[in-house]
Amino acid sequence: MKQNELQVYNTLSGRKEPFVPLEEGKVGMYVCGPTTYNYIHLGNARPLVVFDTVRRYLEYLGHEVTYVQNFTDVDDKIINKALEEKQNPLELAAFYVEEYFQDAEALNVRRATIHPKVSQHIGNIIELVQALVEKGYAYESEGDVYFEVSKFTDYGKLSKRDLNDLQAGARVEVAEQKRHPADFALWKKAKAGEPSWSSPWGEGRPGWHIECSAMSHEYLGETFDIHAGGMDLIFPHHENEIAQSEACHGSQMARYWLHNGFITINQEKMSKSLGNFFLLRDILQKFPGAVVRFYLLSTHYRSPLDFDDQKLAAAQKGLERLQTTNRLLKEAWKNNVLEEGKSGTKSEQQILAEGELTGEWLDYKIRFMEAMNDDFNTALAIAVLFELAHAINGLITAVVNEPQKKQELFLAGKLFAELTEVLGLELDSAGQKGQEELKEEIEALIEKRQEARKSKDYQLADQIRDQLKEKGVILEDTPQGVRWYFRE
RNA sequence: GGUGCGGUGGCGAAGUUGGCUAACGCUGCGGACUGCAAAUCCGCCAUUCGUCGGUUCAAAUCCGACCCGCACCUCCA
Repeated sequence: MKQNELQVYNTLSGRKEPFVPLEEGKVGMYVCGPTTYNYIHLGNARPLVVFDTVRRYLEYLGHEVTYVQNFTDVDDKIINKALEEKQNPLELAAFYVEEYFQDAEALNVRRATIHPKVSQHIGNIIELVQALVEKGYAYESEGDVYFEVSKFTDYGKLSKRDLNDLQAGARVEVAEQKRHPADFALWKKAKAGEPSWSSPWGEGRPGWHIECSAMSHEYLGETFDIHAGGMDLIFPHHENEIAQSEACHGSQMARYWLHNGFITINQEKMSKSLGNFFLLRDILQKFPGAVVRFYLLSTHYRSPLDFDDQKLAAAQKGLERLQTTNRLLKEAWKNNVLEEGKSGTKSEQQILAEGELTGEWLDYKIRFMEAMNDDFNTALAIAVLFELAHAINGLITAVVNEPQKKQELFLAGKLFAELTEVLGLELDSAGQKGQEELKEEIEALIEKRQEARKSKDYQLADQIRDQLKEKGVILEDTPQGVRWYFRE
């Protein structure tokens, strides 16, 4: 569907809607972040990359985005793991927060505007719980505080469930102190050895859902634009957030709810019990982060995505195609040196940059945006990128004989860089940077090979080429001479 | 049982408020280029979109039935 304006699929309404921010030019966005009790797995990586891309595109459209992503650093899973490893739970969580940033960086995921942690917002949480108790939406029971679901008439509006179904389907042990099986904990009474804080209900710690209500309110206000996360969070987590926030403030919490689809392994959900659990760390041993990111974006974010090594390998090939165009583009400028401006005059580059995109080049940009406007259709956007790359490859060849096309190439190259940046695709090969010291040695070998070729000693020439290949150096013989680059 | 999602070529994946030749990538095949490669370029690879009916001048796209897969309803991105 062609769209001139951004349309977003909203879980709340179950359909695509035009995206109109609350305040023009500004977008407040909250994304549920990880519980930091381990390195992140592939399933965590998808929302990171997807919503980072959503943010980048919103910024590309000119919005100022306040992007909030929390860390759940107080939680049962953390406490259990800390007990096992005889560590302090808060320290353990802090460790994995740092590790998280390393993984995010590998995926070229930008830092959020704010990364709040539960442990630093206990005060906000207590205030919120207290307000809910005062308003009659929550009740205290033996040191625990529960949200009384039946008091909130909109309960189930996000997940499209009603309380009666929930009751029928409930398979969990019903806690004695709860008035209704679907009531959920806002505050939990402390157990020995757990991190706890004092509260009006005694020592304790927050329940799982309350943190997001408290922190989103703190940084984005009562009503904000986008709330996002994995599909599994729709119920109960996001449903409960809505109940807490809207019961307390009497206003809509988030206007657009976005949820990414799941990653499966061999068509099955990734889970520890099935033994098909992949840590991002382990995948990064085999593939660069850029490939993982590209792979995650090659499917629409709401579709399920099946993972295996062959599929990543195919994605790597595809990404390399874009990287080749990027490399060719840089080569082209090296061979067509842009003239520096004398003092007081413009450089050639500045003059070229003043041109405007026209014709087919403008079309690529429009088609890319139409794709992204259609609920962030990154798969289609990438297809446009491939077509653009293909057209640029042709133009690079043409410009050799037709220098007047230089400006066209310059602008097309700029567009290519701009659009790949919107998707956060990294096209400069990582190896290129850190291996300057090898340069002399490599060039000496290339020189030696060239001599061998001249004297038609192709055996030696091929041997040198293979030798370099083992070091990750790829040679290409072109009419303009030998071109070489690193490939991981 | 309730709720939701999906079934498109060898693989991945767009397109699904009906209408140009069913995108794009990977793989494969043929050709150009090359000493050979690599990269690039040119061309080919689904009469067909889970199945069966229906509506229509026209359907992958709408309607009905059926088959299959998955997820959520319990901690989970």
